[in-house]
Amino acid sequence: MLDDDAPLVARVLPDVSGLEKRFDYLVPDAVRDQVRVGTIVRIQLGTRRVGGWVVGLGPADGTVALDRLKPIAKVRGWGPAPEVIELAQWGAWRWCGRIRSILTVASPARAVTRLAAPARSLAPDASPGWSGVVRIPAAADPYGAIREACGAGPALVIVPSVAGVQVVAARLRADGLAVAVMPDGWSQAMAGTDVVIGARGAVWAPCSGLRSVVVVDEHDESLQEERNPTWHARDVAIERARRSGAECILISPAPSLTALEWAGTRLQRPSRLAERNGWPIVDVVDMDDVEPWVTSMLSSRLIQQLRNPDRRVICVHNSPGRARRLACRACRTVATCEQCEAAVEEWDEGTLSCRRCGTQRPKVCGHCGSGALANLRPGIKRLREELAAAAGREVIEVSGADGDGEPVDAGIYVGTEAVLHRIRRADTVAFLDLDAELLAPRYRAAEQAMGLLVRAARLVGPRADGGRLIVQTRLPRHPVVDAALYADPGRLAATEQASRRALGFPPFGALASVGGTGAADWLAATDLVTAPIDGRMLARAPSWAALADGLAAVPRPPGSRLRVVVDPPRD
DNA sequence: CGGACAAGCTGA
DNA sequence: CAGCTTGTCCGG
Repeated sequence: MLDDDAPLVARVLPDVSGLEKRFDYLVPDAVRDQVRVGTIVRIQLGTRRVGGWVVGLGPADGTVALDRLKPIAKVRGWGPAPEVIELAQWGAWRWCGRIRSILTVASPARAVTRLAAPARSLAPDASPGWSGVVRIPAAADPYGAIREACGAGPALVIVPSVAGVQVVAARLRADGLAVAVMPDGWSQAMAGTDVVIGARGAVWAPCSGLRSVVVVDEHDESLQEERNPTWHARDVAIERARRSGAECILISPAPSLTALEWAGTRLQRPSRLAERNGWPIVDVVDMDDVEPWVTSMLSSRLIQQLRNPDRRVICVHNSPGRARRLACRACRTVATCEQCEAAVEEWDEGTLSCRRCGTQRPKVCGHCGSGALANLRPGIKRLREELAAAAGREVIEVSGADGDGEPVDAGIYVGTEAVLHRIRRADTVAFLDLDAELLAPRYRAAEQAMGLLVRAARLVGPRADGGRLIVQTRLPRHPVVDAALYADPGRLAATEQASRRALGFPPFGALASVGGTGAADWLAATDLVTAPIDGRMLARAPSWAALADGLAAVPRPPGSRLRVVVDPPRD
């Protein structure tokens, strides 16, 4: 028991970037009842006054002589609950990054000096809860599963998109539940409510009396923070639930291997019939049957959809920036630059240009002199023209770059996968070249491709409503294509699990990308397995814990600009 | 991180 | 040696 008269010392983490040290301050008697672990304070640090979080509280431990301690300058207000402070420290270790960025998302945007009144309408539910993965049909409404997961009492619900948060929050309210939407509802969430809901950052939100943590669309890539530390809301949710003795429910039409490995046998699946009915019709077009060496990306199956004026069609083209390639129709040689031998692209009518060295030359085959060159991979502009010609109606090009608003209403859209985020509703989604995704050099490529198919399935709706996906590929037997065709994501999980286990990729291993000068030397001092990969180093370990400990064991050389990304989203 | 302070460089 | 730049270290 702490002596009431003994001086109380707060360990404070300053909100100063690049400063990970903690400093001790005296808690003035006048504010003693306002200072808890998590409280946001202002302190005098050297010559300046800065903000900070109380991360520890107790009697003086003698690290610094009592008479050298300065008092806390000001109590700013409520901060993360003690268990979230602990969770943030775990997160900083797990993703090998700064705790400050995590504490910032975990804290209210504006100072909270007084908490809202608790608002609860759910009767306390003493029935035993359930943790695990809930697989739902791709085009089915996930709300039922979400509502059920919230039933046990105070629930923290994570939804990947902000738009999705609003929709789910409105429906929960309509069902009579008290809902705090993050980040604005921070004070209410801390005070007590039935449901705390928000996008990925809400996984660090307060939730008084937490009974369940629910992650909706657990497979969604936007659950991972893109800036360092690159924490993943699903992984944080699992750990948070474990630490608080709460249930954790992961809902997804295509659960990630990480989720499935965590859940083990705790997997709820829809019946085969329900799942099949909850997917659109999937047309797999083997492009090797269409065009043995390709000049067009338009299969007859696709053209049929494009020409139907009653159908709104979205055409998804692979990511931008990939080199266009031209080949001679006569000798089939791929056109390359005379100077540097890189593949060239068509600059304008009749001119070829090298993207690497800028050399331009007439549009003639360098091998046989023929002027007839074909686009192996047309640019989006050219593609739009081809689609419009085949469809006989207008085609709108949608890029991820130009604004967030809904593009003009049209019958046909074409764009990179960003188009799936920009258009809300369609009858058909066609993947012109799914292989660009399937063959991407990332260990998660298959899961990510599956994620695109799920998103597309949602846009077109189930087969009974006429929803249809067209998947153009040269890999018609690929497990991703197979899973979509049979409306059974379990088929992908099974093959993917075997290959990841064999290769030691997550969840059967851990990896980090380390960039910056001296990365190789620094990693050499660790006990991790490393390999160079385009200008960076890849570090691997048997588990996330081993990776985090391995990276933390060796101090970074002073002044080094090392960039450590644990579980890099791009690899 | 940003300020303090010390050591090093330049020009008269 | 004043005046300035550059580097290192510390903060409770």
